[in-house]
Amino acid sequence: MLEGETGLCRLAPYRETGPGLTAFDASLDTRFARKDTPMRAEDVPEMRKLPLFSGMQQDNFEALSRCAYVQTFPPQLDLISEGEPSDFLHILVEGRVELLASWKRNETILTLVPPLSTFILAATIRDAPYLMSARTIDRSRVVLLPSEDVRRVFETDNAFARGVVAELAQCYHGVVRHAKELKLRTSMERLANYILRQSRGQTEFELDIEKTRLASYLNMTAENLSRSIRALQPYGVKITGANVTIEAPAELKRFAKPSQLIDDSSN
Amino acid sequence: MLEGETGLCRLAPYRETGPGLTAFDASLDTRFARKDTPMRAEDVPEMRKLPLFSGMQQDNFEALSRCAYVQTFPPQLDLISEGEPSDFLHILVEGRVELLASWKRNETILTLVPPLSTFILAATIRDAPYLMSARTIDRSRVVLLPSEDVRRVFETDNAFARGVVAELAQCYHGVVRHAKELKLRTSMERLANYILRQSRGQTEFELDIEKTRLASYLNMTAENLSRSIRALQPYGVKITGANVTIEAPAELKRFAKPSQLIDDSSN
DNA sequence: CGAAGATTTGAACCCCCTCAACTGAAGTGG
DNA sequence: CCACTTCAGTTGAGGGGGTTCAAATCTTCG
Repeated sequence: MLEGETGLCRLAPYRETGPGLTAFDASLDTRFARKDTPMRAEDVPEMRKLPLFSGMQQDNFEALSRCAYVQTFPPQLDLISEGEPSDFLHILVEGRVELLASWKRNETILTLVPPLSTFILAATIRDAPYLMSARTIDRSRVVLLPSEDVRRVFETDNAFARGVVAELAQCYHGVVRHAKELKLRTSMERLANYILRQSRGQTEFELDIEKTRLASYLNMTAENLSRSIRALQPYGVKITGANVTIEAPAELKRFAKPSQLIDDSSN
Repeated sequence: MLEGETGLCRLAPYRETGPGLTAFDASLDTRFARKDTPMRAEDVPEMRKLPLFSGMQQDNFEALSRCAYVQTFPPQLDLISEGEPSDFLHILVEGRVELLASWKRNETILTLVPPLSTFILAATIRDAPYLMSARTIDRSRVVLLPSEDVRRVFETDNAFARGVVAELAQCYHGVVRHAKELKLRTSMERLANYILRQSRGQTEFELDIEKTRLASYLNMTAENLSRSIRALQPYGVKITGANVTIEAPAELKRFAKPSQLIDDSSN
């Protein structure tokens, strides 16, 4: 598997920290080598829950699962690099994955993929190169559906085709929101709104992402994030380690001015 | 038509220049009032050419065109405001339209829509509020397809459903490229690459957009754009009015470092 | 424990924004 | 035809948000 992996240049991480491992490296390295296994029975019902698959015909879904591989990858492993042909539709079952883009030795996180979601569907369906790279953050279990099989089912199963529409529309929405935020807000405003979104109304919670990654996602340097966190203290935000406490939610909201059209993912 | 228009607050243009007209205003104003006309016969074959419709069944396409209205709008008119329910799928037949987003009295251009393309398809299909506002730049002829009809055909015509996938995937691709550019490039680099893209290999061409709008699209102020243009002179770029001359394409490319993964829309 | 990485803090600098004034082109109306 | 307005674009001065570089903790983990 992943035999299509070319030796494409490894992209420098955000503010360069040496090259990482590619999935290809891993398949050669006996520490990671796990023969690809056919999908495990316990993952199938999980997958079926995804809106992408929920509507499709049972026999098509079964045919698709039979083509699937599942593999557990170590942290910090490049699953795909932007520009490569899209060999597999990926489904993250467990762990965390980041989607990133790079240019001229710089790198930025465009999306953080939570467990049980698909990623890079667009490239698979269009049979086009990946738009973004993907890298594991944690040790992650990933289901791999060969793109050809996905496209074949897409052509025959009409409910699946409509599932793809729903999924793509959601991804589209997500990127538009990200672009809006980048163009209309300062970095402190982005941080404040990120905190509000993550809090989900709670006054205390844990960041589910390292600060360096958060900085990249919010398009600032780690230094600037650190300073922005301090700068939010007057608005009643206290962050120690991963622990976030919002002492004065009203104050924070008055500063952040969250907007349904940018911050509400359900819209 | 557009009777669903609420009196939603008019959003301030980029760096505030008084309120514009809404489509609702226009429909009340006798200067603009044109009874909505059923689609003109000459527009139908044009529309049929769009990849979105090209695959669908003839009878479904005809049914859809019978539901369509066409209207010519004056420049600077708000066709839709973000957050409103999506009543119509829009197709720009002639003229220019900008898609924008706003937050806290600021506004930014996210996409420039060229003639003969659809816009805000995602909201129509999802039956969700518009993600972006749309405003005419020039006097523009726009075909309006009631969202309900579009969704009905989407449910019944499988080829159309797949056309929607292709269209959405392309929109998605466009926003991802925009986000990449915003996060990875400086404003001068964005300008340089914009010029290269527009040039299409020619050494001389005309900007098809006002500088103020270009500035908003590239996420800079008009002042900064003006200075960035001067700053590109050493790289062999001369811009007088809308006329652009690239005297040293190689120099410009060496500076701009265009990337297939950001700048090549076909990918 | 020791090494490597993540986070913080400080200092200096630069890109880009803001504000203000000016220029030039395009109407408009007398 | 020409003042007058209006608006896009330009230029200058000053300031602020954010970056870069460097170094000091703090964590994590083998």
